[in-house]
Amino acid sequence: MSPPDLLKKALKKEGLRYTHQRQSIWDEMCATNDHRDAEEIYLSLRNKGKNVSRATLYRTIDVLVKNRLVRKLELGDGRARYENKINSAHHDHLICIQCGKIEEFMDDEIEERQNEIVKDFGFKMIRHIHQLFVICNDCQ
Amino acid sequence: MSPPDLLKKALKKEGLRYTHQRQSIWDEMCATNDHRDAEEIYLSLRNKGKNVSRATLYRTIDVLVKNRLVRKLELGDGRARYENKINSAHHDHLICIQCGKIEEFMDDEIEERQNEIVKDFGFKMIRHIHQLFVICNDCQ
DNA sequence: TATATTCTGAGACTCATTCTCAATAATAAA
DNA sequence: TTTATTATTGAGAATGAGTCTCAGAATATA
Repeated sequence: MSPPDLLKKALKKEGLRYTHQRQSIWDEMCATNDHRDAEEIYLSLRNKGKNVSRATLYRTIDVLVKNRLVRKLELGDGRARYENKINSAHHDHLICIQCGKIEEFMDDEIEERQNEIVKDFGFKMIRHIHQLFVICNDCQ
Repeated sequence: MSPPDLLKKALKKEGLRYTHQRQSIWDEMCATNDHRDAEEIYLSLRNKGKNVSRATLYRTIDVLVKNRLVRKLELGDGRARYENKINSAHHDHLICIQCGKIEEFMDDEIEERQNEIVKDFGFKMIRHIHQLFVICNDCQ
């Protein structure tokens, strides 16, 4: 199950109310470690009898993303994917351009070099996107 | 000026005809090293009296991207940016989330690690996106 | 030149996401 | 706990970047 305190804390921080819909959405986000788009999450909620509107879903996901409970993935195909951040350490993604499969990777050396680069520019790092588009072993 | 041979070569390879509109678009792409969205390119063309439709602009940019004459940048804000690839070596981007300024970086170590990672998975690298979202020096 | 093929542009369309606003629910005040 | 206040929700309209359609225009081939 999802940790309700994390949600409540985030909502409090934002000055927002705790509602059934928001809890359902957070539960649903925590139910898998998949990288799903909004429609998949929406339909999965419906299948479980949790009828939340798309508007509320998008609004809530924004809050979760802002509070780093959920990560938003932009793959360039016009649909954002979302994954919960509480079950996993920081990572970036490999995406198969044939079958859409998404794998995760993490490399300390790259992370370190990134920070160096931003520091050298005199900038302040906020976040990064690092996506490797590949043909996976199943698709070659 | 833009190298017309590159355009003609790409069009030939694709079995497409060489037209005024396509030349105008390629000229416009080569006129700057900026990272512009389609609307900016469209308006710049109009200002120069080169009236090309949005449909043709998008269609032509697709061909240029496919043939690696132009690079498409997805920053996650719903508008793709385009830059010509002939005036510059491979690089990735730093994007200021305040003012939108885009800087370029290139790091051999990161490039190498990336390739390692893909190889370790047994995948084949097609392309990558590496974007560092920052607050730039002017915005802090 | 005649014929076939591709290209173009205007605007309709798509589709993920955002917005609107009246009805509803959660919180604060009494 | 009732009432008053304020935030939230949902249905569907709106948005907007990008794509599609198709008739007329341009280009290539016979």
